[in-house]
Amino acid sequence: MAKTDRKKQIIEEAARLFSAKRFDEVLMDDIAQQAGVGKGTIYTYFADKEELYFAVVFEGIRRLNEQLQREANRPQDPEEELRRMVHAIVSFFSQNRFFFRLMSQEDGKSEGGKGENRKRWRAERRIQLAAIETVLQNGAEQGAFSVEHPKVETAILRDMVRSVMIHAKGLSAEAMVDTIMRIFLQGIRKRP
Amino acid sequence: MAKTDRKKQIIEEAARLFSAKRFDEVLMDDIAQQAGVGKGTIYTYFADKEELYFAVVFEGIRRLNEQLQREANRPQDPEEELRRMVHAIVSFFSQNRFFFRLMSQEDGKSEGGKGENRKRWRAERRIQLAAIETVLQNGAEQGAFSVEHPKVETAILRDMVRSVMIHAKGLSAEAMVDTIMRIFLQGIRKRP
DNA sequence: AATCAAAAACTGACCAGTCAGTTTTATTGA
DNA sequence: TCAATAAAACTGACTGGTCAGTTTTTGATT
Repeated sequence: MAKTDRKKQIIEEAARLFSAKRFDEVLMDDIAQQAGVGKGTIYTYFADKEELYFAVVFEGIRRLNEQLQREANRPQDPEEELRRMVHAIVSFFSQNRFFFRLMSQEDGKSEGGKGENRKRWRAERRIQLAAIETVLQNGAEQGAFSVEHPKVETAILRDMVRSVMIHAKGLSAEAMVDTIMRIFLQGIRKRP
Repeated sequence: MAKTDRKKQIIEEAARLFSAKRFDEVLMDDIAQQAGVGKGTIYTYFADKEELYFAVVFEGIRRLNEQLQREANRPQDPEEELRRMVHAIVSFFSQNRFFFRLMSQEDGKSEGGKGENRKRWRAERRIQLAAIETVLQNGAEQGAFSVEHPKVETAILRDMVRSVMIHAKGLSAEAMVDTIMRIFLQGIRKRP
């Protein structure tokens, strides 16, 4: 097995475990076993448990950003562009359920410790939001959207994906996107 | 200090710490010190660390439910009723920031361990959502709302509070409620 | 024979949980 | 009212288990 594959394998299994259990409930021995590598091998790729944990988080963010970048900046109808982004997020998370759970878990806590990793995490997350925000801003400039607090609306949209993925497990990705877009664009108020 | 006060004090400080750090980063010694009690005292109120942790979570849920119940079931204009509920959640969390962070953290993980507590936690959370869902359903029946997947819309609304509280720290409670209601009711699509 | 990694065995820091001893509060009775 | 005693609550130094991280051994591959 190639070196890169082995590292990837460790991250993948760590993601699966960290997303299902608390940090302290996940044992390095478990990760090694699940990944089919010796425990010592993990330490050739990651300095310690914490570094592995954040490697997992950053890998999730990186993959999602990649997918978002691919959809962004294609000049087109604002609503359509927004829909594409939402679709990108939804389908990414459908295929990476473990990363999904992990990434939204860390959201709250900002304080704590040496926190170099947490700082970086926040920075990465900001980049992610910026991609969405740009679409909203453009839409507003073109007169398609009515945006009052861009950062807030952006966060709301991203978190709507989270809500829907948790509470509408049955729906198809398409149906999820439809639901999100409907509410975010028109709201639930009945119109004549 | 009365017995109840001391227990409450422990829960309060534990909430503060658990909301800022990972479970394993919070030491029972820290909690004891912050709460101004001996470590042993904690164990007269809680069997172990895990039980204390969930006591904190359940206390948060309990307080919020209480506040929600107070606002619900007052027959009135659906939009107004909804606004009241949102206001209840927002103002509760403004005053209980620690519980707020904690309660949304646990959302993802469903698997893991003996999990009696996690089961109960999910049940409590369902009750909470039901209170909001009822308002949406009533509104739909009265022809005020257009609700397609009640449980999903409900979760979205509740989680919007979370988003706004995290990303719009500057706004007043009233402004937060306005923002949430505006988006949830009308969406961001510009109308002529 | 030299490299690399799995497996296994080991080490020790750390911290949850305990409990013997202390302090506070409640109860009794003179 | 004030001891005297019992009961309850509190404390924090101590302990034992756990598990991250290390080292050693075994086995495979080139």
